[in-house]
Amino acid sequence: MGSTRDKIITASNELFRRYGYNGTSLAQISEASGATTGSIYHFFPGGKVDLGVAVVNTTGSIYRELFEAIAGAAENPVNGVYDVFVGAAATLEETDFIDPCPIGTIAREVANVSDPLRRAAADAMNSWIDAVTAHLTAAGVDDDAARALGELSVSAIEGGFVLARSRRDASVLVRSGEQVTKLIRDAVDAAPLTQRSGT
Amino acid sequence: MGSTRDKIITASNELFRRYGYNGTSLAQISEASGATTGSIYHFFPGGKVDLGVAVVNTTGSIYRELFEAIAGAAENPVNGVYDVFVGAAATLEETDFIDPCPIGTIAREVANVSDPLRRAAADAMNSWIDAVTAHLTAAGVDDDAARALGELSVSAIEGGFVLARSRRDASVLVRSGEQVTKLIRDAVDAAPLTQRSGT
DNA sequence: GTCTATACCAAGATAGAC
DNA sequence: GTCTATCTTGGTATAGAC
Repeated sequence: MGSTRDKIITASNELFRRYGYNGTSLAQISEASGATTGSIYHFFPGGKVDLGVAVVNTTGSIYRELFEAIAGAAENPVNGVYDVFVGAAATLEETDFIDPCPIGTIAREVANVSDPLRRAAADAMNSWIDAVTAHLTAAGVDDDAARALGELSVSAIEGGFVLARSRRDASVLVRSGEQVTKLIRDAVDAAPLTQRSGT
Repeated sequence: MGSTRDKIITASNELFRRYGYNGTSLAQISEASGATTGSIYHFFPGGKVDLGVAVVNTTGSIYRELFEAIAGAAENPVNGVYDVFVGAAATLEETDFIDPCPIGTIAREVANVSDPLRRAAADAMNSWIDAVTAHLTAAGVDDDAARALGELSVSAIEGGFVLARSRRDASVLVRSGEQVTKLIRDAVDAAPLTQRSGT
């Protein structure tokens, strides 16, 4: 848990969210994590790209689990995704509008430069979409419709981060969450009654 | 038009889209534009940040005009935004998935570092949202609803770029465009008949 | 308004002792 | 597994002739 490797990943995650991938130096990571550059290369022989992939993989899993926890705690299937939008907005304001997600930033910076990083980002976001899809199909929505809503949800959140941070106003995430929720409600309402597990 | 200043902005725009803001060096810009670093600092005394702001402002205007052209040419008010999603998907595939928009990337990289760049990005995206809002209010949608749909449209496009480039598959933009269009159709259908200008 | 040359510093990465 | 020291390259920015 508190291993050196974990400390390096955690520090990198925070720095990437603040300064981006290319905007963060290994010297900063070394200082913030308390590990020397020698240690960093010990755990990540491929250097910064290896480290970036580890950050993306770790964050991808954590956010998928976070979605499942929030959606599972929602009062009904329709509100699960909405609660995520609201939670993201709150996080942004509490953290002085630091990027909640290093993955989207890294993906945009290096999608045309590093294949390992691009693929790791795609895998992470696909795992979120899978989770939303599963959440909605459990409420009776058919698979294609559920997946399209999952893709829109992830896109709207990632794009919402750009808008919210630029404006220094997170309320757009709440409004977009409301819009996406309208579509989700329609899809759940259209589902065969026999497969619905809630309202 | 073909002035040195314009060549510097154009070259920077393309490089930022490929490698990001921090991932692009002034030496690269110098080589791609044919202008020396001395020339670059002559036109942009504030250095890279000044140049970035100019790129964001220029691109912001061009894309706003492009939206108005596409939406104006649509067969009906409901399809204007959809056509933009489809056009963005086509552009991505034609350009080997280079980022269509330097603004979103720059915003995520430096929103917590450079206030001038952050504000320029916010202004650019707000101008797009204003344009979508005007497009929808002209079809009879009330202002708040139109603006929320404009925000969702821009968020879904910007977030869609992240997903599409990571996957190297642009089809998600078409699907998200369909979802957003459902909401737009509902809003236009709900508009008072006296204010509607089309179907 | 454009050029060459360069100052100055930070980047990623590595070597090798411990 | 961790450390210090350093190599090499590239970064932004500037100086000053033309």
